[in-house]
Amino acid sequence: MSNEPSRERILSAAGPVFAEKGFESATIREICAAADVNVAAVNYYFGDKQQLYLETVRLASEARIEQIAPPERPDSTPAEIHLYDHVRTMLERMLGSEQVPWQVKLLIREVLQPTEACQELVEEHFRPRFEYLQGLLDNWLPPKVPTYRRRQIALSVVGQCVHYRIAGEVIDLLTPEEDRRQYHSLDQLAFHITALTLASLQGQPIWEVDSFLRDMLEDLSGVTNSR
Amino acid sequence: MSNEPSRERILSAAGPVFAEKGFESATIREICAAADVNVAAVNYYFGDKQQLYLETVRLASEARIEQIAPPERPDSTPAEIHLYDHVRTMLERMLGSEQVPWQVKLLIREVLQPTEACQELVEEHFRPRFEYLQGLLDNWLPPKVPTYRRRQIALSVVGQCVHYRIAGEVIDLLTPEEDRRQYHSLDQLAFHITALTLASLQGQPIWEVDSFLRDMLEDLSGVTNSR
DNA sequence: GTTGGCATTAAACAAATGTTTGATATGATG
DNA sequence: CATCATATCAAACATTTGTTTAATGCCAAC
Repeated sequence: MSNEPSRERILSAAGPVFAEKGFESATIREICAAADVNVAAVNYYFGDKQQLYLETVRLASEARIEQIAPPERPDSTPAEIHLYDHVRTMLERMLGSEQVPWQVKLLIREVLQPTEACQELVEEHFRPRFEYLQGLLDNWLPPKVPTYRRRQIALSVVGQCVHYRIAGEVIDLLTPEEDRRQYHSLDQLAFHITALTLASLQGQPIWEVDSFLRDMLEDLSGVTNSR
Repeated sequence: MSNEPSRERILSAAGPVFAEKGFESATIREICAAADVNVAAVNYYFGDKQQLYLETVRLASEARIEQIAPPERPDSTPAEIHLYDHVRTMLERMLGSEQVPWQVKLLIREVLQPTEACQELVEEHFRPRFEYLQGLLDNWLPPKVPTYRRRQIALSVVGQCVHYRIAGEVIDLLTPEEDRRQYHSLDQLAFHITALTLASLQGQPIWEVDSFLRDMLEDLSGVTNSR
């Protein structure tokens, strides 16, 4: 089929399978069939199943972060926009593309039931982004707010985003088909979460932040479209 | 060991095993060993592995909801307290008790990767509670706010709660040991989420809602303690 | 052309899986 | 006691699993 070398073909095939079935239920035979290599190839190139899995997880996070980068903005851009960008990027990484990309499914498995691969994941990818978000929120928080509280607010933002991925199928059951089509676009969800967060920080009820934030996003013309 | 009949012993043993390993990776032999019955017993009483699994999920949700009920309040209780109660109950169901109860692990699996059992779960348990929450939020929302927006706000509340269960282990890695012990109690988390939600609805920044909400909770004396 | 290292293969292996079978025990009923 | 349905058991069954083996193909180096 492909002219990639076998090792790479195995890695490419292993991702989706591990993501779909998990480490235990995924079978070497299925992976090898998908990669169009002999069953012995995994042990030949990676030693055993677990080594292949670890390698796969490492590639997954990097790949997804590279796939979707936040938009570039001039330094003068207001913090509200930066927050929106961050939320939207998070959402896009988790929800973007028609069906859930295997990288995301794999990462969710690691978050939910961490293996050896998880700690590396947190330090390399999650922590830096989380600290950036905390820094962003400081734009609105007066100095008297203690650190643990800042972290909790940041966790609230992340939690709202993650929820749409984690509970996606249940949310779909709770939301009328019509509304889902109309209001669950990436932009809409990012808009809502940003607005709710700003409302809780700025001292305006969320429905008043709406127009304020919408105007701000529209000023950016077509760079990133709001609603 | 126990004098329960075999069928019940199997159900009791199956819960934790399915919760820990998932449907595929859980083995009938392990379940039967834990239940102290012969390997053939599962097929004898339930037909096959899948029927046993479905039965187990059905029992799990009911059990957890019965285990933890929201406190009883007089009708005159202010809506803020009802919101706090609801959030705290949700959190307690997911986080309560030292290690995660198997019922919760099982439900999370169903939410993440729904099987046949999930739809029943949503209609019987999730939807009613979700609609109650939406009704609660209406206390602050002016009529002009459209329905889809109300739902999104409710989803934001749920999302923040779920996050602490789903990403619990990652959050622990992101939070200094010290802070975790001091500020991640059920009451603290419920307090934060309620405050943030109220802030976004009432037009006050979150750090000002804090004292307002704290006073309100303390007025209830010892019924439910705030911080 | 021969050698030697690497890649790939089909086949086999041992262990574990869900399920079935047929025998045995139990205990109430006549 | 004999009868019969139910409950339990050890053993076997057919698959599937991860892994190993030994043979074969390939191709550049000498």
